[in-house]
Amino acid sequence: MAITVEVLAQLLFFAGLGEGDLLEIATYVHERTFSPGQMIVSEGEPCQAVYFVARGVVRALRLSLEGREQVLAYLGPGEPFNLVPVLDGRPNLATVDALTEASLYTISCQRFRQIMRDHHEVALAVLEHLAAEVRHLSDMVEGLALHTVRTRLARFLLTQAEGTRHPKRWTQEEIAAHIGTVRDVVGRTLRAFADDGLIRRERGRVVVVDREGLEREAAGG
Amino acid sequence: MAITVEVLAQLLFFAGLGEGDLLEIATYVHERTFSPGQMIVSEGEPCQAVYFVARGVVRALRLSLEGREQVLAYLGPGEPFNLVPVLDGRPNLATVDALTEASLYTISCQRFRQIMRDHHEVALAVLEHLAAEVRHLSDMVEGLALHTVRTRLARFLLTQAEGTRHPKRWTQEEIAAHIGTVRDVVGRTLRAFADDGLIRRERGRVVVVDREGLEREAAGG
DNA sequence: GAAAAAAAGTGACTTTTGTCATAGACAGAC
DNA sequence: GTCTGTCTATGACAAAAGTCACTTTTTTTC
Repeated sequence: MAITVEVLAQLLFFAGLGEGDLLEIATYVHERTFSPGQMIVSEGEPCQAVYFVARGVVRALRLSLEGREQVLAYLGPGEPFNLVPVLDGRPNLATVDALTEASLYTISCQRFRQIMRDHHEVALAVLEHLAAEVRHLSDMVEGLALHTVRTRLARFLLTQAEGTRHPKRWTQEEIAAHIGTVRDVVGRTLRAFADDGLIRRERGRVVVVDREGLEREAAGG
Repeated sequence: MAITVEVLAQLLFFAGLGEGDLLEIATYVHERTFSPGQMIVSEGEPCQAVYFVARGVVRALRLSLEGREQVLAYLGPGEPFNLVPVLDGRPNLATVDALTEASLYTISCQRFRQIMRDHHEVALAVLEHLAAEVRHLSDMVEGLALHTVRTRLARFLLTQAEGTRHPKRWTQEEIAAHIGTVRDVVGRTLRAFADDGLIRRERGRVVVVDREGLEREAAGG
C-alpha cells in the first residue's frame, strides 16, 4: 500500500525527478484498486484527482443517451488520465472504467496543480503527453468526419497488425466503440473485406492477407 | 515591423512575463502577413514554427482526398496555433489558412522549445491552452461518433446564438465544414428545423424561435 | 462436460447521409 | 442598372449506416 519512490519514478511524468522530490510526492499519492467493469471517473462530475494506471487496463469513453459508447483511449501501466479536468478545473471530460482488475495511483487536483507549479520537468512532461492526446483526437475527428466505416476499419486493422503490443483479441463490439459505429456494421464490413480477399477470418482472429489492398482502403480514396 | 514588448504581452502565453524576458523573446519573433485564402501551414509538412494571430482570422482544418474539409478551429487575435508539432517534433497536424487579411507572429520550433524550457510560466500557459484543445476535440469526437447531423446542427445553432462574439454570417458551406457534413445536408436540415418551427430563416440569418425545442434536438435523445 | 453467457453471423428493412443536377436569389463590381 | 460569382433551394436518387430479429458458434463458469 505504501507508494515507493521506485514505483513513482516509473510513471511517465516523474521519471526526471530526484529522490527528494519523489519522496515528497509519494506522500501525496494514494492507491486504489478497481475490478473489471467498475467505473473510475464519470463524465460531467466535478474533478477529483488525476490518475495513473499502475496495473491493469482501463478505458476512457463517452456515452450517448442511447447507450452507445465511443472509446477515446485504452490506457495501460504508467499512463495518466483525467488530466484535462485537473488543468482547467471544469467537469470530467470522459467516463473511465476498468477493463481488468486494475490498481491506480491518484493525486488530488490541488496537489497535482501544485506539483506542476513547483516542478518544471513535470509540467514539460505533461505538455508532451497532452500534445500526443491532441494529435490522437485530431486524427479521430478526421476519420469520423471525412471517412467511411470501411476506411476507418481498414485503418484500425492495419494499426492492430503493426501492433508491436500483444495482439489483444478484440470483439466486434469493442472495435465498433473504437471506430465510431455499431457491432453489426463491423461484422458486415469484415465480411466484405474477406469477400474482397483483403483479410482472412479464423476463429476470433483476423489475418491481413492483402496489405496493399487494405492500405488502399485505409487511404479512403 | 519591429515587435514591441507591449504587443508580445498581449499574446496569451507571454502575459505573465517581465519586461526583460519579453525583450529577449521579442528578438526571436518574426511577423508575416497573409492574404485571404492563402495557406499558412500545410498538414503533413515538417514543423517550422509556432504561430500567433496578431490580426485577422485563420482556420485550422483537415482535408480529405475528395476535397471535403473539416474545420478544427477558427483562430483570432492573440491565439496560437501549430503547437503540437512544435511539442512532439512530428509533422504538422492540420492545414491552416487565412480567412481574412492576417498578420501573424512566428517563433521557430527550436526557439519556442527553448522558451518553454526556460520559462515555467510559459509552459504552464501552454498547458492550459492544450487542455482546452483536448476538451474541444473530445466534444467534437463525441458529436461525430454518437450524434446525427440534426443534433450537431442544433448544437451549432445554439452556441452561435449564445455567441457573445460578433454574429458572424455563416454560409451553409462553412457550417458543414464545422459540423462534419456537406452543404446540401445543412440546407436540408435547416429547412426541417424551420418546418418544425424551431427556427425562422430570414435572408442569410437564422433566428432561433423555439429554444427549448432546439435544445431537445441538441440533447440528441 | 453441460448450462449459461457472450460473441458472431446474417438477412430484411429503415433512416440518414451524401451526390448530382438544375434553378433561383442575392451582393457587390463597375 | 447589369453582370458575375457566390450562395441557396430543392428534388430525385444512391450509398452508407443503423436497426431488428433471430440463429449459430464460441467461451466461460460451475
